[in-house]
Amino acid sequence: MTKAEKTRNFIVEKTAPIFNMKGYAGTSLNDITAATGLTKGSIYGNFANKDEVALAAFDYNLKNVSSRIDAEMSRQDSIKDKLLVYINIYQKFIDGSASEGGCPVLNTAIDADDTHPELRGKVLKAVLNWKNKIAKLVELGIANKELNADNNPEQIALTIIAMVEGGIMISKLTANTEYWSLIMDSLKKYVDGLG
Amino acid sequence: MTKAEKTRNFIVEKTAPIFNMKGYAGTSLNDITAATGLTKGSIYGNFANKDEVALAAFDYNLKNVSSRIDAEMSRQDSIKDKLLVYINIYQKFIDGSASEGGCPVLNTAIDADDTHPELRGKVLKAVLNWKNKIAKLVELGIANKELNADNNPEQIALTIIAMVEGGIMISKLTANTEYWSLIMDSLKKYVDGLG
DNA sequence: CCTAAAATATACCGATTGGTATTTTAACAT
DNA sequence: ATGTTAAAATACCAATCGGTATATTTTAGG
Repeated sequence: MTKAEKTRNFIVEKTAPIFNMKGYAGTSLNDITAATGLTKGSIYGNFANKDEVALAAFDYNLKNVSSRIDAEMSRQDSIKDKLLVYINIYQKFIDGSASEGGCPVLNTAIDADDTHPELRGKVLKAVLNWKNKIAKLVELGIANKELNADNNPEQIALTIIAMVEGGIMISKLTANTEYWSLIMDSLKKYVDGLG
Repeated sequence: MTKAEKTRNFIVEKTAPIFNMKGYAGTSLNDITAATGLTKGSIYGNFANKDEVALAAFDYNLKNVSSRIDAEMSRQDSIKDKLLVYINIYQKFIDGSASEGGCPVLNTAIDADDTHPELRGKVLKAVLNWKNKIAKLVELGIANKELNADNNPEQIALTIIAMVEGGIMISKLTANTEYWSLIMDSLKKYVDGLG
C-alpha cells in the first residue's frame, strides 16, 4: 500500500461518519479537513472533488455494515435465524456504537434520491443486492422445506428491509431502544410465520 | 388575512417541496427566492431566518400529509380499514403527485436527527402523535371486539409506521410501485391477523 | 386623495463554499 | 548521500452562502 493509498483510506475512514450524519450537502470541505487534520491541497491531491470523497465514504459505510451482517449470518444455521440477524446487528448503530449516524443505506437513500444521481445509483444497487440476497435465502429455505412453498421470496425480502429501515428511523429519531425491540418482535413473528 | 400573512403562506407553499426534496442544508436562500420570485429582503421581512422558513415548511408538509390521511380515515368504517388507509394515500406521494419529494416525516427525520435539534423536535413530536393515534385506534378495535384483546397497541402502531416508512424509502428510491404493492400486501396480511 | 405604515426591492456585508496553482516537504530508489 | 518523484501545505480564486441596512414601492385608513 503506497502512501497515497493509505491517505486515501484515512480520509475515507475519518469522513465516512460525517457524511453519514450530515449528508452530502451538509458536509463541507472544512468538515473534511477538520476531521482528518489535513489541508485542502492534500484532500484534492487524493480525490478529484467532494463527490469522489462522498462516494468512497458511502462505499466504506456500506461495506462496514454489510460485512458485519455477513459475519453474523454465517454464524447462524437455520434460514429463519439468518433472516433475523438484523435484530441484533442494527441495534449497534442505532445507539451509534457502529456506523455513527445510523444506517447508511437509509440515510443516503433519503439524502440522495432527489439530489445526487451518482450517489443514488450506489444506494439503489445496494438495496437491490440486499433484496436479492434475502430472496435467495428464502428460496433456499423453501427448497429445504424449512419455509412454506407458497411464500413470495421477493415480497418477504422487501418486507424485512422495510421493517428494519423503518424501525431504524423510528428508534434513532426517538432514541428509544424499546421501540426497536417492539418492532423487531413483530419481525420475529413475521419470520416465524413463514414456515 | 393581511398582505404579510398571504406572503408568508405563499413563501411556505412554494418552498415546502424544495425543503422536502433537498433537505435543510441543501436548500439555499437562492432556491427560496427563485421558487417564490421574491427578493431576499422580502423573505427576511417575513421570516427571521432560514430556520423559520424550514420549520414552517415542515409544518406545512406535515399538515398536508396528515390531513389527507385523516380525511381518508374518516371515510372508513372498520378499524382495520382505517389502519390500511396508508396503502392508498402514500402511493400518491411516492410518484410525486402529492408532497413532492416523498414523506416529509421520513425525510426530515433522516435530515435533521443529527444536525438540527429544532427540526428534529418537530418530527419527533409528529412520529409520537402518529404512533399514539394508531395505538388508540387499536385500543378502540379491541374494545369493539373487532381486534383480539392480546394485541399490543403500541407495538402495532410502531410496526405499521415502520413498514409504511420503510416501504416509502424502498419504493421511492427504486421508483418501483410494484415493490410498494408487495410491502403493502404484507401490511394487509399483518392487519388482517390482528383479529 | 393623501398620508402613515407596512411590505418589498436594492445594494451591500463578511464569511464560507468548492476548487486550483504553486511552493514546500517527505519518501524512495540508486 | 543525492536526485527524483510523489505528496502535502500554502496561498489564493471566483462564486455563493446567510443575513442586513437602507431605499423604494404598496397597501390601507381617514
